[in-house]
Amino acid sequence: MKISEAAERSGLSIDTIRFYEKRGMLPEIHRGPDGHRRFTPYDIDWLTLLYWLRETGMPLSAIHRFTHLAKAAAGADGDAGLAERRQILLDHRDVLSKKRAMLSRCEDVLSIKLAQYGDPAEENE
Amino acid sequence: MKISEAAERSGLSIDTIRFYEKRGMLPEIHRGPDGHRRFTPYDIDWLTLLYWLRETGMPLSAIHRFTHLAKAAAGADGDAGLAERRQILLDHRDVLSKKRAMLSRCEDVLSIKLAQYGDPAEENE
DNA sequence: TCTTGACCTGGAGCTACTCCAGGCTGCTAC
DNA sequence: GTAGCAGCCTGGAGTAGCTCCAGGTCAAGA
Repeated sequence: MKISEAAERSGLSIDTIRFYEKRGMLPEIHRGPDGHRRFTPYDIDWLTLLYWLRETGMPLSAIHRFTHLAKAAAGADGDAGLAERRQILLDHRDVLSKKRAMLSRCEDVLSIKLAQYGDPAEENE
Repeated sequence: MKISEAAERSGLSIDTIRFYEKRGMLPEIHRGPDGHRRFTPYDIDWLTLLYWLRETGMPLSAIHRFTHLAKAAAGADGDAGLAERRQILLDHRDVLSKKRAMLSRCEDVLSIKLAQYGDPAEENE
């Protein structure tokens, strides 16, 4: 499929997909005879994962490392770097729970501020 | 107190505090006879709120608007813009719950990926 | 044939920091 | 008193991660 559909399905913007490709953060994206990118379901899967990782704050450097490992694994030795890839995802899961704690704390701070402002919604509590 | 302590207490970095001041996103910060910034507890309170708002993704433009309203209110009409400031915070609370949903969804995606990788931690489930 | 729309590229612009050079001040140590 | 050092100051450059834009190609439809 073409880039517009890939964008729609993955959640990334067209520009972002092109940007990630430039940075070598995608598997090799093949081109049609017209020179346009053609995305396979596998590519979409990859883009979708990147979407979630980025959306929740994984830095591009980590994503780059992750992609690099996956590309290497696609070669001869299928298991090379698998442990590291897994670790990257596990680490990110920890980041998520920290983020969750931040959100809760911020909600508390907002409630306090809103109460100071005499927020009607807070007065029922 | 001085900027290093303000940074420590608010969670913002020294550079970020200076940056926010340049952008007019802080109440007026007074200077000591040495020309160094002196922060009051009120200032710290403000910085801390900004820390949480930024940490959870409020854009500087919104924070700028918020500060602007607060500064205007510090003048004659204490209630001017209060409703709008409240609304900014309420809107941000909605953003937080959307972010929370994103985190959950990402956790799901990670679990699926980890299971695909044959993650030991997932195999108990 | 002409227009429209989707794609292409390289590069500029933007947000929100972060870091750095160069300089002043105030304190301790000799 | 003066040398060294820490902490502050400023303006400006550098960075991450997009986002937008100009200028160009190509295929399909009116």
